[in-house]
Amino acid sequence: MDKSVFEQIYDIVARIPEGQVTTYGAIALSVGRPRAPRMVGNAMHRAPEGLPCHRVVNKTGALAHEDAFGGEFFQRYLLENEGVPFLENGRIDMRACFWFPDGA
DNA sequence: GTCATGACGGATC
DNA sequence: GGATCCGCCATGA
Repeated sequence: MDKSVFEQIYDIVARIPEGQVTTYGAIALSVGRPRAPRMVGNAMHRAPEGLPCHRVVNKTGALAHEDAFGGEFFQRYLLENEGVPFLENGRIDMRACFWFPDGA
């Protein structure tokens, strides 16, 4: 609609249930731009406070850069606290907690 | 309207 | 699984 892709991205990210995570590509797909996962990342960087951007990860199951949430450890702590299973290698168990944004 | 940029994804090695 | 290269698209200046 008139809302920019960024607005739609914020809306979807805000709907991510606790204990689950989604990928930039999935969000991009939900906003109608399956080829624009970069926009999602960009939107996260510009994201206002209150947005659970820590629940958004890349498809590899790895978290965003260390300095994005006050530390890689901090983001992992938040996710684990919500019930997101982590693997021994420090990555998220995508097959178990992946959530597909059906909002759009 | 054009240029440069970006919290990525996929393919390939 | 990890690292590297290329490509995609919207936003901001």
